[in-house]
Amino acid sequence: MKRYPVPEPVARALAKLGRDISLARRRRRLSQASLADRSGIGVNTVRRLEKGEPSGSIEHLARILYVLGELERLENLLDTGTDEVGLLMMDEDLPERIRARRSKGAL
Amino acid sequence: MKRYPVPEPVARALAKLGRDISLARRRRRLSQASLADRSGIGVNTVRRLEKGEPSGSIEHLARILYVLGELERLENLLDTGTDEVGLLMMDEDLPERIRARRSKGAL
DNA sequence: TTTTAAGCGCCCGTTTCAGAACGATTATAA
DNA sequence: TTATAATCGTTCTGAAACGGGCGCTTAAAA
Repeated sequence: MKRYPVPEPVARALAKLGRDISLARRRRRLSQASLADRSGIGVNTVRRLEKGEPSGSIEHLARILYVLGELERLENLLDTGTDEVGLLMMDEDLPERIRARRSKGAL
Repeated sequence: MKRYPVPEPVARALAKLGRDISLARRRRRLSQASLADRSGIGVNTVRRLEKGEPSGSIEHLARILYVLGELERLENLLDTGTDEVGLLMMDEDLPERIRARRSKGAL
């Protein structure tokens, strides 16, 4: 498949997230090694995450947040109550499958 | 390295996140294939993410949120202003390296 | 000040994942 | 109602991540 470069805003977001993870860890007085052990992952993985490298897995991010006591933030990342766009439609009415219309030029 | 099972709360958080991604996508009337194309990733990857499988990468999550117009949420996931625990200490005073004390039984 | 280990950059082998493709199912549009 | 495509479950392979290790630098503790 064609390889697409990471969009700039995405790279920025990941870098910011990494910095905040580092901050949160140091606030709790945890070394990278200690956080890695408690999270059940390698030190290198923690470092790559804090560095903002896009390669990290969601599981590892979640494990770290769990140790930091901030798992809720990930769990409620797209929570309905605060999703402005989505509030226009009731969730119960959402179709399971999204099908394009015939003639109309939908997206 | 020893393989650790995914902690239950982590699995729950990922499942919830997956459901919310699916909801957000359908609210915007996007098919999985369409979202995948716009995000520059494969359909299977979108499906695995919505399913809550822990294997997905952070980059893919970020790309999807970017397309959904919700990248900010990830960027501010651990933002200082709302990190209760961290507010106890000024960020400027945080040491770059966390070192364990000698005799005291720190963590 | 001296000591020492936290953090970084790098490399490498193993493990795992992302993407593609297939058929089957079934919700949705007409 | 019928037609069709959106979603799902599965398998497979090249590519990439993960984790471990090494040496170096230097911040933080004594």
